[in-house]
Amino acid sequence: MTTPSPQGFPRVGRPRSERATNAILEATADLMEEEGFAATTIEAIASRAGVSKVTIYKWWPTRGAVAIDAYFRRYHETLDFTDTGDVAADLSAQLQLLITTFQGRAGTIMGELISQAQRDATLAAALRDGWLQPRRDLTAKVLRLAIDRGQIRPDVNIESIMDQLYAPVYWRLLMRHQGFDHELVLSLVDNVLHGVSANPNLA
Amino acid sequence: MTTPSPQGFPRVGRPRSERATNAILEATADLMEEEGFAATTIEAIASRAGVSKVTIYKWWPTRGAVAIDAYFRRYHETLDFTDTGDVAADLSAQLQLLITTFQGRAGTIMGELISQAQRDATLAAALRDGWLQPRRDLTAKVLRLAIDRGQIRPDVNIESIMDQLYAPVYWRLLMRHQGFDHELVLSLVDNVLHGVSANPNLA
DNA sequence: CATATTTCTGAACGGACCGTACATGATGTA
DNA sequence: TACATCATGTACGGTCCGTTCAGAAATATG
Repeated sequence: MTTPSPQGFPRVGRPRSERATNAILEATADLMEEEGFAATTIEAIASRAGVSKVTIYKWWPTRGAVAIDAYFRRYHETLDFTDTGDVAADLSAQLQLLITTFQGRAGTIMGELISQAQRDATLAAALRDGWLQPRRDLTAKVLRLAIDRGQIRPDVNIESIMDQLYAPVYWRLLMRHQGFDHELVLSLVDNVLHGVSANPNLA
Repeated sequence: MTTPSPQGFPRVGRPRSERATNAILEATADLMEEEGFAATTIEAIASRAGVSKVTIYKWWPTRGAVAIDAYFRRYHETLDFTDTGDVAADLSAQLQLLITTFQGRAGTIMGELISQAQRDATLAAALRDGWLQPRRDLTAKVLRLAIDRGQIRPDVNIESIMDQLYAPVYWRLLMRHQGFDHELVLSLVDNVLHGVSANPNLA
């Protein structure tokens, strides 16, 4: 084994083709948008990118790995953290941002990625670490600030709150039993903040 | 076209083999449990069931259709409706029942079925109509009874409440970012009933 | 300059599974 | 017995997989 260069790149030899990398990721994103993930096979990507299959296999272990790289490159606009001091408003804003993204093609593709993640552990890990966790971190920050301010009870389970805010969106994305819009956002935030009980003094 | 018999069964000719049907569904359920849904191919099912591929294709359009029939036949123990008058207890009981099922192999398989439903419209419809909807109907009944009794505010959005109770379970099943246990059930129900706000009189 | 090293390419492969077709035999009803 | 339908085995063309190979291209080093 030769000594690797600082970033792990080889010091000699033909360098990795930036043109090929870009072509692969763009072709993958295009294919997912236009034909769906099922049609986004390695062979289709290679053909559309004008690249050899072997080149793809050289840099990505599975097509799920290519797909998520392509997805992250194209859809990276859903992260925002603003602290207005109003918990409801801040949570709603974050939720609304996600929903808006998912109302476009990014939503369908996300569903297909989650689907594929059930069979591709690499993709599952990438989804968790590269998509879910960063967003949960932001939401957790909002919730903890609210706890510090005395707006939220300190004894609550933050993890379950986050799931109750976001899981319904993904769940509707996957099952399509109901649509999602701004109304839903308001319901979700309101329900979990104030509770649906008619008898508020039970806690 | 000949006149079909009352239930759509042919009046003449060799009848459908009950033995084959059973063998197919059992083999499918076994395969999903032991090898996972990905390995549960039509050819594998046919081989294990000692049945011709053609017979399977004759009665089911896709392997998703076979899979969900096999799933429903094997895992049908999660439906229960008891009205104790205590909303929290009734909701918790229903949730706990689902979670208990999903802690076994039925959970993994459900994840794979949801996954497959993203590509198989037949399966998606079967999941919605045959699994999700019956359970939502029961939960809706609990919630409406509670509204009638004045335990839950009548202005709430029932659909969003149900998603906030159940979606987190499926979401954790799919993403595995957190586990689920009885603690979670209590959190989910408590959050949505009483709210996490430290200031209960805002509604 | 030549050389070493790595990448990219095209072509080809064995394999799995798909969905279908065909011929044959089995099992029922009229 | 005649007829209709089902079940079976075999075989096929097709797609995509993941890999192998030989050769050409691109860069750093001596």
